[in-house]
Amino acid sequence: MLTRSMEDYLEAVLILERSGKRVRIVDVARFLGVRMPSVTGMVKTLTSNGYMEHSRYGDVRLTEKGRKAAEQVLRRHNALKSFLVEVLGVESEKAEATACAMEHALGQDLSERFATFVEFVKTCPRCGRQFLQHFLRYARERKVDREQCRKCINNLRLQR
Amino acid sequence: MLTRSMEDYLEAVLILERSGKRVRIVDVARFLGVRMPSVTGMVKTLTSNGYMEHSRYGDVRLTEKGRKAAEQVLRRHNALKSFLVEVLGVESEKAEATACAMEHALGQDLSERFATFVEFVKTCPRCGRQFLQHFLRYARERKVDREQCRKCINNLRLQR
DNA sequence: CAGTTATATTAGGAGCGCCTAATTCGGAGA
DNA sequence: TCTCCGAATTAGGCGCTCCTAATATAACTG
Repeated sequence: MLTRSMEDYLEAVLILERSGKRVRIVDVARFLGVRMPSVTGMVKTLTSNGYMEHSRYGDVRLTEKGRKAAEQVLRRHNALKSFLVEVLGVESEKAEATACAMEHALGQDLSERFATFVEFVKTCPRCGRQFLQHFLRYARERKVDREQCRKCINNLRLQR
Repeated sequence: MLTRSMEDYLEAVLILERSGKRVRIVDVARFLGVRMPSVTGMVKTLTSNGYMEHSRYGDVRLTEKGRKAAEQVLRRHNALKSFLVEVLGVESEKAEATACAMEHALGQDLSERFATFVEFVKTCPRCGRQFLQHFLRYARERKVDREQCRKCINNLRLQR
C-alpha cells in the first residue's frame, strides 16, 4: 500500500522525468522541499517495492508499475486542480497547493467524477460560458442576480 | 499548530458532546477507531495546549478555544460532504469518509467557497432543480443531452 | 461491603517520515 | 593526474501517532 508520502515521491519523479532531463536524488529533494537523505531513504523503499529503479549514485527511474501509480496520482492532482481553478475560481498557486494536500484522499472513481464535473460545467449549455463569473458574483454578493439570470436564460435560447 | 490527528480528536469530542451524553475516553476511542491509550495521550496533549479540560478518570470537555477549533473543522467537513453529496452525487457514506480525509487540507476560505458553491447551485435558476440529475446523466453517458437542455431552458423561461 | 467488570492510565515499543552530521563517491578543471 | 566540490549515502536521532501489556481506579451488583 502506498502512503501519502510515497505518492508524493512517485508523482515528483514522474513530473521530473517528463521534463526530459535525468532525475537525480537532488532534483527530487528540491522538488519536494526535503533533504537528500530523505529521498535516498524513500527511493530505497520504493525500489524494493518495485516502483522504481535506482543503483547507487545513479539516476532515478520509474518502473512500469511505478509509472502507472504515479500517473494515477497525477490525474487525481490535475482533476482536483482544474476543478478548483475552473469551477471554484481559486487562484492557480493556491489551487496547486490545495490539490497537493487533497489528492491523497481521493479514490480513482471520485477523481474521475471531479474531472467529469469540470467537463460538464464547461459543456452543458445551461451552465454557459459565464458560469464561473456568475458563481464568483454570487460568492461576493451572496445572492443571485435574478435580472442577470433572466438575460442569461434568454441568451441561452438564442445561442442554440 | 493543530495536526490532522488533533483535529480529528477535537471534531470527535465536539460531535460526541452534541449527542448530549458525557464524553468519556472510551467514547472517543470507539468513535475514532483507536485504542484508549491513544486517546488518553492525545487528550493530555490537547489539554496542555488549552483545547480541552480533563481530570484523571473524568469526562472530556472542550474549552472555548477547543470548541472554536472543533467547530471550524466540522464546518470544513460538512462543507465538503454536502458538496460531494449534493453536487457530485456521491453516496452518503462514501462522502462521509472522503470528507474526513480531505477536511484537513482545506483552509477556512476554501471550505467556505465549497459551501457557497453548493448554495449557488441550489439557488441559481440556471442550474435548476435537476442540476444534479443532469450531471449524473452526463457522467453516465459522457455527453450532454442537448434536446433535454433545450426543454430545460424553455422551462426556465416559463418558471420565471 | 467485597468481588467483578468496565474504564482509564502508565510504561514501553514500533513504524513512518523527516532531520543533521559525517563520510564516500564521481566528475570537472588546474 | 590530482584536487576539489557537489551529489549521494550512512549513521543516528527526533517527533508524531499508534499499539500491547500491565496496573490502577471507578462503578455496579450480589
